Amino acid sequence: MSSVWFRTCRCGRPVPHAPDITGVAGAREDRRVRRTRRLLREALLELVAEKGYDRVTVQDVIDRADLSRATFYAHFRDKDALLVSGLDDLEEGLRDAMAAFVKEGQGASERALGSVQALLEHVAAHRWLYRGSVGGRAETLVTRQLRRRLTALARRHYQEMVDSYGWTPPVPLEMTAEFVIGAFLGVMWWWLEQDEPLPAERVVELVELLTTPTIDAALGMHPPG
Amino acid sequence: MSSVWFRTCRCGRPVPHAPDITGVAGAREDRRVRRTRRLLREALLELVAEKGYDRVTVQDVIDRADLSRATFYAHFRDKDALLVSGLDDLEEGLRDAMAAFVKEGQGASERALGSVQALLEHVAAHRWLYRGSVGGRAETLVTRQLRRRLTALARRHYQEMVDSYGWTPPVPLEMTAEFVIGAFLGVMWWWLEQDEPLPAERVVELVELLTTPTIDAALGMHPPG
DNA sequence: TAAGCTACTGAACATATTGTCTGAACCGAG
DNA sequence: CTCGGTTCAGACAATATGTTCAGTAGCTTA
Repeated sequence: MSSVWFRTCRCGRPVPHAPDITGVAGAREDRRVRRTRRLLREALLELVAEKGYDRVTVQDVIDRADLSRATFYAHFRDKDALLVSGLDDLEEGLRDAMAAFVKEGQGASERALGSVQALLEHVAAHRWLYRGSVGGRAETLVTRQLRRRLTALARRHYQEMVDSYGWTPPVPLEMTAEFVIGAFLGVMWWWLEQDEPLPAERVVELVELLTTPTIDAALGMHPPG
Repeated sequence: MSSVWFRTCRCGRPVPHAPDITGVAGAREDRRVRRTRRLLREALLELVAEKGYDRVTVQDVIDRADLSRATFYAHFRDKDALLVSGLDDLEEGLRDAMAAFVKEGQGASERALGSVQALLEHVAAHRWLYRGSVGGRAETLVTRQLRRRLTALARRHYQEMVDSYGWTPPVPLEMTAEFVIGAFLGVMWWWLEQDEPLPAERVVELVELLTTPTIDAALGMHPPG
């Protein structure tokens, strides 16, 4: 458990959870570090898609990446940390995709639906990766990560709407967010497990149909009494 | 991996997933078997509540239960199997609790809400146990178990309603079920993580508020056009 | 281009945990 | 009481993890 991490190695954010310093001007990481991390992330993601997260060992990862065991542990505390770092990566791509959708629709609800569509298409694009997470430890990790981000997003969105229209929500916004995001994630995992899944656009439509009345009610759109 | 399970031991349902034979009249299990299983389940559940599922080892369980290692493996393939068996146990209690609610309210929606309340109170009663599952492998296991049962329940319920009123649901009932149950589970886990959680009855009210409009829309209650 | 860091290597190590096996002791059902 | 199934104790190989170190390779900057 206790250990002397990075005795000689002074690479940036030794533990993936550490504050992100990649933005600091000029302080770009050593080329070797970038290479190593990239190789490890790619190896893990490939292996997850192939055999499922729980069956992948650290040894598998370093074999695939063709790196030394010590190197792995110089960068990541364990397999989970590597996965989370990989998810952060995916998330960047996701954020861009969402941004692309957002700039088209200006209204708040169009923005939200655009996000849903972007997310579903992102998931569809990485179908095998996500399927490799189903039912194992990775499912929890992925779900937690997504849930955290999405509920924050949703709650902020609801807050904006309530504020700008002066509604009185009969349900705590936090709970509404958990409800809606939980529902979405439920549909998402279900969708992933289907052998012949509905097309993403269709799912988006249906999710809209299911979500809208709930949100109207939860935000107090129709004033009580 | 491959092994000769239960070389001598012929105890009933050696692997928890095997068909349930406890109902067979007169074929009651050996007293020792019942005792052993009870001890193991109790030990695991205690330990999960204490330190969280992921930190519990098989060794911990057999120490706590004061049984031999070989005995453990004579009954359960691994820790996961033991947990699932424990969940089955809990579920029995849950089913009874639900039944008690059901016999009071006769309408379909009251029945559903009664189930929600029973479930939440059940979860509240085993708060520490469930909290010990948060974020780890057990969360996946528990969620899957609950999801499977609840979606089946919900879908059957929706089917009944649609059939008896002759509605035309614009959303596949399966998806509606996944949506609603996902939402419920989301709220449930959120509720479990709260330090000062809302009272169960309040959550039930709010869940009703959130769920009803969605279901109305999803089942096509107000005929289109 | 050379010097001085810093990261990677490769191999070994202690540790932890799992799942399996044995024969003998034990106990409960019939 | 007896027989057959269950439990015991302890040991075992197999697997995986996380750590350490001295030596080598490669980046960066002066």
